[in-house]
Order: sequence, then C-alpha cells, then structure tokens
Amino acid sequence: MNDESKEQGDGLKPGEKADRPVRADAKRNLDGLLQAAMAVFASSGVDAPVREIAEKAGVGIGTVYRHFPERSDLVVAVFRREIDACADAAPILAAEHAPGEALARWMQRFVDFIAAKRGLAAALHSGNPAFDPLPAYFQQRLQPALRSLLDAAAAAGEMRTDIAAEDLLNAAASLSMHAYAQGPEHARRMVSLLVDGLRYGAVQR
Amino acid sequence: MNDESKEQGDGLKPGEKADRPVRADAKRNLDGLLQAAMAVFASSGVDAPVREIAEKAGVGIGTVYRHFPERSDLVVAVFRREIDACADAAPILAAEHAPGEALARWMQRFVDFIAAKRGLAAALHSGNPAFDPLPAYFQQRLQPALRSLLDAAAAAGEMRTDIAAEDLLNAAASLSMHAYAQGPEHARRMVSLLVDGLRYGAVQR
DNA sequence: TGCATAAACGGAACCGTATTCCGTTTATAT
DNA sequence: ATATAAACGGAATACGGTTCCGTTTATGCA
Repeated sequence: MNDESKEQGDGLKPGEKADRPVRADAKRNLDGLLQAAMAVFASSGVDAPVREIAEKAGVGIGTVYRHFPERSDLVVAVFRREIDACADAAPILAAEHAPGEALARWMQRFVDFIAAKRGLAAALHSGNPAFDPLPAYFQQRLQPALRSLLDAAAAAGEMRTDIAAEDLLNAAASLSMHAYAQGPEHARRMVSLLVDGLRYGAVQR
Repeated sequence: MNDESKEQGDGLKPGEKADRPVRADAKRNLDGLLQAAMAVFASSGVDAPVREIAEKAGVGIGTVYRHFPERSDLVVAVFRREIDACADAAPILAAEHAPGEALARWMQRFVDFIAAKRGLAAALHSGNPAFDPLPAYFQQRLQPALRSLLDAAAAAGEMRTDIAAEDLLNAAASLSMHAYAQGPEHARRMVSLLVDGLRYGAVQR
C-alpha cells in the first residue's frame, strides 16, 4: 500500500521540466528547522519535544513532519550536519596553521563535538535502527579529515607516522566520551596528552 | 546474596502496634513482576510498555505502580537483581572449580551479563537521575566478587598479582560493550584473551 | 468462625508527546 | 492574473506513563 508514485513517464511533456524546483519557502523552512533543532538539542537534549523545535523554527508541526517523516530523521540530519561541520573544519585549520598545530586544534574541535553531544551517543545505542547508519557516516567522514591532517604533520616531520587515523579517532572518541564525566576540561586535557604523545614520537625515534 | 531479610520474629511491639508484615499476595506479585519485567526487558528491550509487563505478570497497572512508583524504579530493581545474580555466581564458581578456571568462567558470565543488557547501558546514559546510583552499585557489588576470585587465583599461583579488580572489571565491561557490536562471540574472545593475559603473567615473571 | 481494618488490587481516566490527516495557503509557471 | 501542485498549519489520533479511587482481600482478633 503506497501512493508514492512520483515516477511517471506519461503526463509530462517531453523537453519540459518534469518536476518543479524546490519552493523557496520550503528550503527556508528546512534550514530554519535544522538550525532550531540543533539549538534545542543542545540546550534541552535530544529528547526535546518536536513541538518545541517547530515553535522555535516558527513553523507548524505538520511542516516538521513534511521534512522529516519521523523524529529520528531530524536527529540524524542534525548529527550528520555536525559531523560535516567538524570534517570541514580540517582543511580550514590546515590552511591557517602549521601542520602540527592544525592537528592539535582539530582534535580539540573534535573533543568539543563529542563532548557536547553525549546525548546523541546515548541515542545511538538506543536500539532504534534509524541510527544504525550514523557510525559508518561518522567514520567515513571524519577519518579522511583526520588523515589529511595527520599526513601533513607527518610529512612536515612534526609527528610520528605509525598511528592510523582510525585508531586515533576512536581513541579520542572513547577518551572524550568517558572523560567527559569528569568535566570537559578533563576530556580536553586527555586528548591533548594524546596529541603531544604523537609529537613527542617525532623527536624520540 | 539475598535481599528479603526484614523478617522479625515477634512482629508486635509491646503496647504498640507494629507494622503488619507484608501481605503474602503483595510479595508474590512483587516477585512475579520482577520476573516478568526481566523477561520482557530481555525480549522487547527496556523501553517496553509498563502495561505489557503488568499483563505478563498477570496484575493490574495500579499494582505495578504500587510496587514501583515510576517506570525507572522497575528498571533499576531488575538491574540490581541481575547484578546481584552475577555477583552471587562468584562464590559458587569458586567452590566448583580451580581458582583460575573459576575466574575465567566468571568473566564469561560477566560478559554475557553486560552483552545481554546493552539496552540498560543506554538507559544509564539517558540523563535520567534515577539511574545515577546504579554505576556505584555495580562497582560495589561486583568488585568484591571479582576480587575474591582474583585473590584466590593469585594465591594459587595461577595468576599475576598486579592487576586491580576495579581495572579488570572496567576493562572487561568496556570490551564487552564495544565488542558486542561485532557479535557476542567477539566480546567473549576479547575477554578471554584478557584473562589468558593474566595467566600468562603468572609464569612470565 | 466471623468481623473489622488497612493493605493491596485493578483499571479507567488523565497527561504529555509522536505521528497522521486534511482543508487552507502560497510560490511558481504560464 | 490564473491555475496548480507543493507546502503549510494544527486539530485529531495513537500511545505510553502516571494518578486516582472504588473494590477486593489477607490478616489479626474476639
């Protein structure tokens, strides 16, 4: 039972625009929703009512569900967006700082990302299959970002070369997650210790 | 070992009405409820509706809330009961097997306990303060259990002596939790590797 | 054995949140 | 300016937690 039949060869004139472009207000609302959701999740946690987000974005509930069929879709969208933002920070930092420094700064950025979203981490383990693809996206997006920084630092001789981006990423994530219980400061310190260890390795061997 | 030790022989205080003993049906329902909850949580996850548990236990919803003022109280009670069962297994295994073997078997028992309850792990990080005391109970109950096995194995010369029960417990828990994503087999293997490491240490030094 | 009493029970009612449904509004093409 | 389908808003519905209260029943006592 499905009425989602948007693929129709007939009824459309050849050479004409088959489907209208996305309406301007729709895109505006989508953006506003993501922004509102990000803010609400940050302040009230990922369990905040959908109504609260709709209100903050200045739209009706129906609109939320038009863009995100279910609650978890909104959560996933926000999480992906934040992962993207973190990954995108890598090339920017690389352009603004020396390789070693860029890596160190990115790692801190990463810690903040993880630490701020421990609620999302809980969601991941909630058993809801809607979140299943997120871990893969996390790796797929952040590993290359970290690897580029790592390679650059290694090439500049500022860093040892025997650690895989994957391992460093997971180690930092675990550290951030657990250490956050003892305060964000602690997490930050633990991870910078890790990074310093990499730097130390460069001159050691 | 047991938690129902509030039986007083006399029952009535001189010149004063003491509290009546717990009614037989109340105790029966409490037990049935815990058993039903354990089964339902295992099959449908910790998010299963209270109504489902009440039905399985053959009692009304009101009865559930009489015994457990809120949902989380039921979850906590079940978790504590399972922690107790795991802890209680230690002396039993110690009596039935050689020290090293008892330790190894208990660790596997522990892995199963953790692995089967990943839903509960998620609940712990849900932010609900009702679960806050559980980690402490976990440590308080399981550390001594593991320590006794560890000490016995060490005394028998079957194991190195430089690992604290606390560290071993946490390491095994982390391993079980993360490794479970790759299947219960993997978790089991990782932990037995850990235990073998302990044994190896005995002959090494 | 029968009675009084308070504990225990059951489940309807209530509350809050997710999700659906559908009549109304509006951006866009012509 | 008009037609049209996308997009919208929000009332209605579904569902799970929690409360409330009238009814039942185990237990102590005469």
